[in-house]
Amino acid sequence: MPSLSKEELVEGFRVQTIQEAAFRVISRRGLAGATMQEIADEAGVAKGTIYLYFGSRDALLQRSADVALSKLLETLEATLESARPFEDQFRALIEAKLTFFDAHREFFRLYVAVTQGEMASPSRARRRHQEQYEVHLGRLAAFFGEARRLGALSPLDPVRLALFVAEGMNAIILRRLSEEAPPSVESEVEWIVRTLIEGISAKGPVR
Amino acid sequence: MPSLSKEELVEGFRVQTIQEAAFRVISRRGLAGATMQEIADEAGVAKGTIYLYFGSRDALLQRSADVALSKLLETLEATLESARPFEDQFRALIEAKLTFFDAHREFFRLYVAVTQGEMASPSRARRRHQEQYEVHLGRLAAFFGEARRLGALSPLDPVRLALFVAEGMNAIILRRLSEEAPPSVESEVEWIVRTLIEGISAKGPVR
Amino acid sequence: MPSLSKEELVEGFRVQTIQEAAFRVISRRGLAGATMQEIADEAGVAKGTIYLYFGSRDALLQRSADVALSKLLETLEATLESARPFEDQFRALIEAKLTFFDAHREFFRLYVAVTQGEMASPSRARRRHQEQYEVHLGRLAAFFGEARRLGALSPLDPVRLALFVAEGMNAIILRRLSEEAPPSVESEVEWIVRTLIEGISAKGPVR
Amino acid sequence: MPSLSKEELVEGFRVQTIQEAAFRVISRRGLAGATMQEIADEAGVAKGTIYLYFGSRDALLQRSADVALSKLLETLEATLESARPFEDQFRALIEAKLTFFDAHREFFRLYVAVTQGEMASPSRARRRHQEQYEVHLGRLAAFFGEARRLGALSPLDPVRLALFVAEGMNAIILRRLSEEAPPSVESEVEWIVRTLIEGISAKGPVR
DNA sequence: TATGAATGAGCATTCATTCAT
DNA sequence: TATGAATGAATGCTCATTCAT
Repeated sequence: MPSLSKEELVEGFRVQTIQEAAFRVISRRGLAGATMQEIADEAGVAKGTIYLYFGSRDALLQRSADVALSKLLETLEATLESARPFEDQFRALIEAKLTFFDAHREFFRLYVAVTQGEMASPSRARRRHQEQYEVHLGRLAAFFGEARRLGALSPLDPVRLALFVAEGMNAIILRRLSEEAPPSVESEVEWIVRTLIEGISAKGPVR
Repeated sequence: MPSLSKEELVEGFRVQTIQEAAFRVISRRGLAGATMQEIADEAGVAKGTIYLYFGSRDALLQRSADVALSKLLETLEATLESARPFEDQFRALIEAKLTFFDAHREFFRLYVAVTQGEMASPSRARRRHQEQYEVHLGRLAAFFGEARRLGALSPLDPVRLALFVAEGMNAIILRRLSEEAPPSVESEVEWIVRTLIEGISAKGPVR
Repeated sequence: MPSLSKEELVEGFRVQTIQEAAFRVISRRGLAGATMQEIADEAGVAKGTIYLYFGSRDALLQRSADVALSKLLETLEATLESARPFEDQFRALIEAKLTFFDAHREFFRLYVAVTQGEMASPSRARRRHQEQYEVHLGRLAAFFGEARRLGALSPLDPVRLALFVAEGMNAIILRRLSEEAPPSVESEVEWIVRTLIEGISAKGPVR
Repeated sequence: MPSLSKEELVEGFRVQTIQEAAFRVISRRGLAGATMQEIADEAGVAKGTIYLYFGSRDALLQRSADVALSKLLETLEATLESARPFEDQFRALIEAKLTFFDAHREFFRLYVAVTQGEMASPSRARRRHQEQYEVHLGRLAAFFGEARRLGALSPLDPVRLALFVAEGMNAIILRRLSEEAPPSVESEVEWIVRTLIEGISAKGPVR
């Protein structure tokens, strides 16, 4: 007894195909430069077909943003499931995000657009994202909050710290995406973790 | 004995008026959403008037970006002039940037657009900005590099650190701009500096 | 077994409809005065539709000029095919051109625009026309050249003679187009041929 | 006792300066391509100044056309004053027109625009030109008519002949203007006169 | 009288959206 | 359901015309 009819499966497939096309086009042209025609071409469907599955260009972009955020969130969530010491957990998070965008560079511009509040949208859907992004940030913040409660972290505002870390990493990711041969994820993760945990001040050899 | 004729003064005034209007509109609508009509309305001039002072929409946006970046750079530069211990210098930089955008929120979206490589433009002017932004980053990186040479900083890639810090701060600034009553600049500066210098790990109660 | 699909037929039809509209508007307003809006209105389509079939205003005008010239050329070519004595051939040419523009007055201004080098266009397509017009003139010149070789024509520069005759006729055609009841083509042809063959000087009463 | 006040002299001078500039610009850019700015620059006055002497762009172009036509007419008129045998008179006319445009190529495009009815103009001024051009043609037609009355010319419609000859010559003039080293006026005149007088058919060596 | 900065109507072109097939 | 031709509102830009100085 299938929970989805054949029509629903086809619909789901189309929706996904179009969204993936949207990711690639946005990644190539930017949010403003992504036209319905190019997305349709990329998806191998007609322009009109997109409107069968998405009410408008804005809706398509919004829902694409949803998906991109969800995927990232899902990945991060997975790394948070296993209980580990703070530093391991932290390292795992940093690594997960870097790895995610190394593998899905097509999500990056869209993701940044959301974090920067670029999404046009008349209030409603926009708020949806901010919320979703807040969830994303919230996870990180909650993680920091928890760590603080456990005494592993100095007494900082977890939300602000999460913002700082998340965006700081975006800069690194953006740079990596434009580099011919970026450093390995491992080494990148390492300095970020070390820097954030111990700070940038020189540590004496002894101490 | 004035070095500028009356005409030059008026011209300068118009140029400035239009650019300021452009800052506000870009701040409101984003780079892509800023139309010449809205900029003209905001400046209180006719659409055609803008073309007396700027060759094209692109030229206006480019030069506006130049100005915004220059002003920021100028401010940061000023804080780097006086020789101070590393931490003081660093604190001064962080504070300068936060203060700058608290006072000039209209520059922020344009600034971010440049850092994100959103500026369209056919190569030449675009490179100009990337360069100008690199200069900006470079300053920060050079500052870190110098500190490292003097033994005040752990052995990190100064450019990546600069990227991380610059963008991390942008996230904080963006958040501040949307907050009704953001924390004082001082307290904001304090946690950023503390975190970056000493790291986020809890320090023993004795200390 | 049709060599054209239905789509191709419809496309051809649209292209033709739009071009015909362009002919009429150019005929009415001149080359410079023909706006895309008026052409669209005349064709009974929306402005945007024209851009589905022609890349730009310039492309539309260029291709319209091509068509107008080609049609004329085709007509003249046909009259040159059958081998006839010089005078008959000449008379046939003159008649063909007059008849052509009596039937297709909408081509005339466009045709003249090309002969006068009015077509704007950045080099490439322009040259195409000049060439096409030169072909047209060339035909006439070759015809005169051949006649001269056969001894039917006095020793004149055939190209200059062709220019003179072609443009002289344009003046007559333009006049005819503005006359309520122009003389019959036959009588018009007759005096032109007589004048050019025998000259304007009075011939003795006997002869 | 001057018949013109100083003001009137200055006014006349300005009017002339501007018109001459208009000739050059039209000659360079064509009728449609001639902007008020370029005319003003060419005349060395401000754009607004033109409006002190001409009510509108159209008025300037109209009056410039008037002048160009008048100058040509004047020249042709002068050659008609002395009583000479038909052929001499005819030769003199042809020569005068060729010489005129060799010396005043800046009038040519404007002149052609008038003959082709390109002048935009809402009926009134347009008619003015057609009239003036008709006067020009009329002179030639009257000349032919007179010749016919005197038996020097075969019985043709003088107006149509005038049209044919006038425009045929325009083609030659246009060609000359684009040639690096056009033939001498004398040789050009000679073949035109010979062709028109005697026709193009080959004459036996004896006659 | 002369200026030229300012204006805004008008134009070519793009692109999200619709709808007949 | 899918298509893509057609639409027309919206945009950047030009240029004739006006008017304060």
